[in-house]
Amino acid sequence: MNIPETLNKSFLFGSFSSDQLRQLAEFTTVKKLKKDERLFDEGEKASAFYFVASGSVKIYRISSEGQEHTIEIQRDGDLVAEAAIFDKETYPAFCQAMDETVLLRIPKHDFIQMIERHPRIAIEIMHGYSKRLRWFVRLVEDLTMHNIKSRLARYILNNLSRDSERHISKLSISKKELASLLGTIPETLSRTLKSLKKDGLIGEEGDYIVIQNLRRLREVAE
Amino acid sequence: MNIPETLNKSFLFGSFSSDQLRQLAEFTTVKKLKKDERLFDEGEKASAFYFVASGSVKIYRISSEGQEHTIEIQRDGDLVAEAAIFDKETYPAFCQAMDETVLLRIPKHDFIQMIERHPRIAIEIMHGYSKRLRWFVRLVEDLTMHNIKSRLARYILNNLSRDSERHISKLSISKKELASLLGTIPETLSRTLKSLKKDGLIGEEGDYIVIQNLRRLREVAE
DNA sequence: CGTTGCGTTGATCTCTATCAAAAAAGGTGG
DNA sequence: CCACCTTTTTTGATAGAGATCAACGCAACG
Repeated sequence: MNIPETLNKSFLFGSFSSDQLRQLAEFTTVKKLKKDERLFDEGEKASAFYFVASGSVKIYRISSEGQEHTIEIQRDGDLVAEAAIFDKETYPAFCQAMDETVLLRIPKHDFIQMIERHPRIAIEIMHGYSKRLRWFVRLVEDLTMHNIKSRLARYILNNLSRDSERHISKLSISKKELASLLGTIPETLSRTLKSLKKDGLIGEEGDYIVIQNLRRLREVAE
Repeated sequence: MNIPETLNKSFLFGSFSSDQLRQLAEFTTVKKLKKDERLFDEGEKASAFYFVASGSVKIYRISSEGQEHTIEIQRDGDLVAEAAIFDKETYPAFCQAMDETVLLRIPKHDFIQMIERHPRIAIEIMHGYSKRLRWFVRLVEDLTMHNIKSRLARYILNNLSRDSERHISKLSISKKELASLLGTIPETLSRTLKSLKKDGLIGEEGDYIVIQNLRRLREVAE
């Protein structure tokens, strides 16, 4: 795989000139992970950040009681640990591949130098940060103001795609993961899905959620 | 008040050269707010961000049921809405002064131009973003993994200062605000404080929380 | 003084976690 | 393809945390 070409797929790097991409590729290395392999651990010194070329990784923390808690899932085109670039500190969470995953490793130091030469890049990165921050603000709001049913409804609605005449939402992660992502446990997720099905808002077909009553699902999501 | 001097107090701008501060001051204007006056509304077009010179503002959203929900409180030295700089969109929340507050208004457009000339600034800003992101990650973890008693304990511990021989924590906001900030309601906060007092971990003296058993309070906070 | 908003207390109810166990779904090696 | 084992998902019963509703004391303020 050609590194400049891969980078070009990203929202972030998509606006780079081919010259900039070539420069970036100079200090970028490819990192391949098998399913469940860890990219970094919480507390590890952060010397680089990553770009997901293919596959997906989950970012999670472990509570004092040993419970794993997913913070987010990053897929191809996303950046991982870019928040660690400018803080000289350590990774704030664990990162583990959810499938066979290919990443580009971008050393912090080289990247900062590049920014100094090409400030436009910084603006793109900051744009990404802004989005991320906004997303977290929403998440916090969600966690404090809404119950699980509405969080689940929101998740389903955010994932919507069209299949012939129907609205569907592919569950690309296990329900166990989804529960963790929604800030709950599998049992509760199972019951919540059941309740939405009972009320005729959704149906389940294998890995897909089929929307049966979009309007009412939106109402639940608020 | 001298603008460059004021800016210099900030963590963010503290690293700027006097030349840079002077430049920044050129397009910066002073904005004064009375208590409870709003700086901007959710959904309003975001054309500038702000630096809090004195006083404090709260960032909050309003739920569909009309309930106000505080996201964070920014004090002197903090930035407000810097996440809106690079997203061309709108402010994602309301912002209202909690006291008599003086802010510096920094137009987005001018600031971006300045970054292009002085990439170092960008790195400082990104540093701030990183910190903020980390903070939110912690907050999300807090909300999903800890109960209110431990959140409250954490809040008290983060506010700690020394008064002669005692550890104290000043409640600089109303309990109603604090409840909102901790993601709960005043009734529950009141009961939680009561429980901590009953167990001899803290005491209350006017606007101050007096720590009576630091070790056990830390245990509750985990 | 009456009014208004804040803080506290009590009773009750709802949601969600926990614990336990069965059912279903995936592997894996023969 | 099957028997076996592991992990995920579902279901049930129960307990606990926190929200809601209602009421009251209290201070600030016109």
